[in-house]
Amino acid sequence: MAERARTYHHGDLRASLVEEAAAMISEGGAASVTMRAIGSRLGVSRGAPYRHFPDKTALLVAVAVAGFKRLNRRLGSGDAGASSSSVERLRRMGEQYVRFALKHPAHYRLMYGKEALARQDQPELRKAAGALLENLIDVIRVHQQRGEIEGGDPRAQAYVAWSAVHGLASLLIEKQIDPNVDVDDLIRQTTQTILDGMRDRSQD
Amino acid sequence: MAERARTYHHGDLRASLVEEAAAMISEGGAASVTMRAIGSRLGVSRGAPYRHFPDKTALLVAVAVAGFKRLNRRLGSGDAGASSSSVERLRRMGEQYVRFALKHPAHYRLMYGKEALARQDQPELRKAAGALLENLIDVIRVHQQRGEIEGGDPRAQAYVAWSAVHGLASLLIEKQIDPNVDVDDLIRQTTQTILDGMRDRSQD
DNA sequence: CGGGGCATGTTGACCTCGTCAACATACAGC
DNA sequence: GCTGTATGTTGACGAGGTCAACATGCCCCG
Repeated sequence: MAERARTYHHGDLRASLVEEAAAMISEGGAASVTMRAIGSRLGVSRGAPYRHFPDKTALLVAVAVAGFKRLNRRLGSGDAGASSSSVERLRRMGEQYVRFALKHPAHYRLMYGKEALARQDQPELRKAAGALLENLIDVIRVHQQRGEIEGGDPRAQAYVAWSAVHGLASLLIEKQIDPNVDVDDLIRQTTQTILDGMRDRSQD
Repeated sequence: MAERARTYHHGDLRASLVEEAAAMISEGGAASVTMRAIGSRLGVSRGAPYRHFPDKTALLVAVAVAGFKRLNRRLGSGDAGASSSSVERLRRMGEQYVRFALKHPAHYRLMYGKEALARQDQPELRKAAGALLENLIDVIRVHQQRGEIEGGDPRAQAYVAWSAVHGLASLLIEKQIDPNVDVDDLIRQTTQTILDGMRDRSQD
C-alpha cells in the first residue's frame, strides 16, 4: 500500500485508487466501480488510472489482493492473542473468517470472484490466497501434533475447513440463509462440526 | 432446438433463450452472454429477448433457476436410487453436488452470484434454492430418526452441510485448490468430515 | 372468410463504459 | 533555467443494454 509518498501530481494515486475502489465496492458493490466514477471521486480524469494499472481488471485484482492481506492479518491477530484453549483457537479463526466476510461482503465476493477478474492467472492474487491457506495449514499442523485432531494430510484438512467457512460466508453473503437463523450460532455450529469431524475419523 | 410449441414467429423463443444462454455460459462464461450475441445465435435481433424478459438480468435469473432445478433433479435421482447404506446416501448427495458444480462451473457461479443478478429479491431464484435446502433437510431428518446423526435442528445441520459442499465447489471452481490434490479424495474427505462431525457432537 | 388487434420481432438511437492515442504538464536532476 | 520522463487530460471509438417507433404474423370475432 504505502509504496512511497511521491508528491507528484496527485501524490501516490496508485494507493488512492486501490483504497477508493475498495470503498466504492463496499458502498455500492463491484458494479459501481467505474473508471470514470473512481477518477471523479479522486479528482482526476477517467484516464489517470491507466498510468498505474494496465486495465480495470488489474485495479480490481489489487483491491482483491489487499482484501486477502487484510483478512490474513485479522486471522493472524486473533490467532496470536494468547494461544487459548487449543482447539478454541481454530474455532476462533473460523469465526473471524466468516465475520470478515460479513463485514465486507462485496469485497469478499471480489476476492473469490475470478470470473470478474483475470482470465490470466493472477500471480499476486494466487500468492495472497496461498498465504491464507499456508497459515491455516500451520495451525492445523500444530493441533495435530498436540493430538487434538486426527493426523492425516494437514493440507487436505485445511481445504476441508476452508471450504466450510468459505461456503458459510458465501451463503450468508448471497442471502441463501434464512435471516431468522442466528448467525452466531450457525458459525459456531459449523466450526464445531468441522472440528468434531476432524477429531473422529472412522474411515479412510 | 428440440422443443417447439407455439409456432409463432420463432416458436417458443423464451425457452430457446434460456437454453441458448446456458449454452453460451458454459462455452464462454457469463461475460460472453450478450443480448446481441444470443439473438444472433438464435437468428433473431437484439431486441427480441425483450419481448420475453424485461432485461438481461431477468434472463440470467431464469438460467440460474433452471440450473437449480437441474441440480435438484440430479441430487434427487441419486437419492432415489436404492436407499443405500444409510449415511452413504448423504455422502453421495454431497459428491453429486460438487460434481455438478465442476461440470458446469460458469452456470454454478451464476446460480450463486447475486451480484451479477438482481438487486431486487428474485422470488423464483429464492424458491429454487429453497427447494434444494428443503430436500437436504428432509434427508437429514430421516437420518436423524435412524439415529445415524445427532438430533439437533435439522435446518442448522443442513446449512452446515450445504456450506461445506458449496464452499468446496466454489474453491474448486475458482481454482483456489492445488490442482495436484486428488479431487475425488477431497470430496470424500469433506463429506466424511461433515458426517463424522454431525455424529459426534461433544458440545452444544 | 376478412379484418382488427395483440403478440412478436426489427431498427435506429442514446447512454454508459473501457480503452487507446495524441496532447499537455509538472517534477527531478543537470 | 532546461529537458526528459512520469503523470494526467481529452477526444474518439467500439461494445453493449435498453427504449421507442415501426413492422409483421397469427388468432379470433363477426
